[in-house]
Amino acid sequence: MATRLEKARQDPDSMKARILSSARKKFGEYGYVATTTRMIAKDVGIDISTLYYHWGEKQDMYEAVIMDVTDEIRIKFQEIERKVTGKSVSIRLEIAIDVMCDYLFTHPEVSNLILFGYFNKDKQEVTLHNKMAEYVSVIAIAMGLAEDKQNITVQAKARIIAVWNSVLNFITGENFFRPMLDVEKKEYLAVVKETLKFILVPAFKK
Amino acid sequence: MATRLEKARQDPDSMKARILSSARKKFGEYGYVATTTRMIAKDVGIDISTLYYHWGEKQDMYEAVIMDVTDEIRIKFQEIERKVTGKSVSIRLEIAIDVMCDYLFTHPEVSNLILFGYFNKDKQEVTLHNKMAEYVSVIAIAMGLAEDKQNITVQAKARIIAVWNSVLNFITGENFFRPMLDVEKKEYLAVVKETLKFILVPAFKK
DNA sequence: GTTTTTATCCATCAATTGTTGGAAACAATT
DNA sequence: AATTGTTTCCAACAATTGATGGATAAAAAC
Repeated sequence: MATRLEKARQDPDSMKARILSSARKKFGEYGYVATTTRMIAKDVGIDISTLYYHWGEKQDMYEAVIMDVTDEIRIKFQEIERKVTGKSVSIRLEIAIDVMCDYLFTHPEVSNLILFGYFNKDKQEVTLHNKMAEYVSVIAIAMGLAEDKQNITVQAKARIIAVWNSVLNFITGENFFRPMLDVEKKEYLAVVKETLKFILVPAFKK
Repeated sequence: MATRLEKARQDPDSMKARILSSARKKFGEYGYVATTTRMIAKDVGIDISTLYYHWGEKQDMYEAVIMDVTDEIRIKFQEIERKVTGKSVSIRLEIAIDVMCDYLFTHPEVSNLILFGYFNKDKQEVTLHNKMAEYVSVIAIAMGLAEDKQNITVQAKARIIAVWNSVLNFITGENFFRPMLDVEKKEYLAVVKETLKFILVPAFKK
């Protein structure tokens, strides 16, 4: 049985999918509270009632967006896993940095949505939290910081989180940092990659 | 001539100062849009009109909060500068990490307010931006990554930003990461410090 | 071709938002 | 004591919010 989300993804031209796409864009730009259902409806080019007809509550739409992006991230992580097998830990990190930076740089709303999730105090971001916790473990193993899923130390997890976080702020904060560095968009990406490699690689080098 | 902010700080029991304090708490907890002027008034225990009598527009109050925290950060950075002179770059980093983690851990709203600033696309966060740009240069020199204020390379700035960012997400995202690591508040702080040192120190060690 | 289901819009709802006017209480000055 | 200025609250404002009921069109099923 296909879920509503799967159905929407099957046909990307369906109204449900178009709404989801606009919702992802707007939620990723302004966050949950600052995004109004009318903004999303306007972006799609439909009446607000039509939006509610397809998606019901705003919260449900947000949940679907989170599932959408966490799924995309999982695929990216799998891509990294595939590329790094057999390589040294330095090379692994460099590949991971390159892939994630390229992906997030072209999809900054993903970075934003994850960072927005850090602020929530209530347990509303439970989906995002569970998925990220899972991915942290997967990456810890893929990077050679742990042997099996059952025995991942607090240190190993914390280090993966630190690496992951380093990337996010540079993406979400582009409008904040790029004027400071006074570089163009393309050069900014290069500087970010170089900086992350400079910081992260020596720590994990044996 | 004393500015309104300075006046409010001179007498921390003044209504203006009490409102600023609550505003800082609430803005730091929910961000600008999600914080209502009524929430702040309620936190102070006054009518909403009284709040407007003292502060005028919501935006002005937010600006005052930002000036308040950026000023506090400047003092912390000066404290670090004082403590690290003459020390090796490794020791410098360890001191900086300890001081900033201790400070932000007890004032998480500071970390939140800065991170919230990263999201803004419009030039509304101009105060925060200017202050942070200045501090990045100051720290670059204090950490020995640059000689004088005029000649700070893009790389040096980017590295300071990376270090700075690493701290923030662990603070703001405590409710997100601590359940993942399954540690108590006190141990979390220790893990964060250790992780940051593990990641950051080797990169700058000659 | 008629009926039934699906999809879209218009109008509207109650609640909440930032903000203000004006009355009353309070304090300071004369 | 009377007057002036300062501070506080109550009530209300227009605008915006998430959400819905109902009319209407379009498509599907019969």
